[in-house]
Amino acid sequence: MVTQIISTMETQVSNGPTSNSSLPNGPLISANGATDDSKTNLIVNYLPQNMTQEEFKSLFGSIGEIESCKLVRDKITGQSLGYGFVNYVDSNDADKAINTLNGLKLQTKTIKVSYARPSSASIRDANLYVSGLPKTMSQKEMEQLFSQYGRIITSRILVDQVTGVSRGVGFIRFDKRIEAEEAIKGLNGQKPLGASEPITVKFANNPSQKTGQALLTHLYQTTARRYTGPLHHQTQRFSPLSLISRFSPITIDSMTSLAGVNLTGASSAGWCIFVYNLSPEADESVLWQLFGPFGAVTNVKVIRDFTTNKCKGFGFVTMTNYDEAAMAIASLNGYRLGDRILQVSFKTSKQHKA
DNA sequence: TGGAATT
Repeated sequence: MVTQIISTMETQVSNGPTSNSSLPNGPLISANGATDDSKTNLIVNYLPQNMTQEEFKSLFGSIGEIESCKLVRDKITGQSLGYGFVNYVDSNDADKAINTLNGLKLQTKTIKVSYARPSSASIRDANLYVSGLPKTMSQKEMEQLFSQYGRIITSRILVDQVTGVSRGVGFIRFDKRIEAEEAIKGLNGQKPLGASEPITVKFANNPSQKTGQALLTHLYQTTARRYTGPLHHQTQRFSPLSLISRFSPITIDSMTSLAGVNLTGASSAGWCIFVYNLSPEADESVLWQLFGPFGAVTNVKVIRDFTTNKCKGFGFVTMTNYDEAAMAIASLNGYRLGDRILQVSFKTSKQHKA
């Protein structure tokens, strides 16, 4: 299956300083003694997943003297979250960094360099993921829809790189988390004016979170199997958390690059299995329990109703190896789960509503 | 009896 290449457009409201001096500036001290970082502190977004703190510092240090910088990482896995902060000593260097490094292409990413808003708890977790948008809806129209709930900092609609047509998926970052919460309450499950389908509005995942999770899932599967052997009477599985403590981020990185693992491919490759006649209470764990004993499972998904959040009676499981998937299907098709007889088969390319 | 999309 071909991985779709995505291109995006993004706009951002002005949130930085409004003037720049042509003279070097030292740190600005306000009346209460606090430093004002608004003209020196930058946020850098869309960094490549594998960029290290050292590379990050090296890149931005080439512009001028750095007061401090930080590549933001997942607290547990240590994986880069794909963004960071750079605070320059001189505001002119911050300005120069925006002018020379914003839009720089690094691997598959186009980095974004802009002034950071002042750090504050109220602006955290204010980013929304929106799906089910009409393909005809423009970024501006999406902003108009959301702007009733607060000040929009950034917005984006993902489009197919080849055709340029909207994928019906986008992001809205509000200035304040409470604004984002209100937008979810007001718009999730609602049909935009003239639309035939409701949209989904939820908090967005962290950048690059998915690849990190896919990697951990992959490690979890392969390592658990290495220790337990294939197919037989597996009574205890390793917890992903126990693996995290045994693999440092550096080890994960080096294993990944040594193995030439393509993170995107690893999460999507495999044999997809359709599971029908699950109960409304079914969750992901039941699929793990059913299929895990047969071999490497890379992904499970329970399909839920939009409003009730109950299972719609079916789900999908992705397994890495054909033999194990075939064995799981042969064993679980017709299997009685509670008072239901499961129907399990390879997913076919049956078409449904797009 | 057939989903999804994460800059």
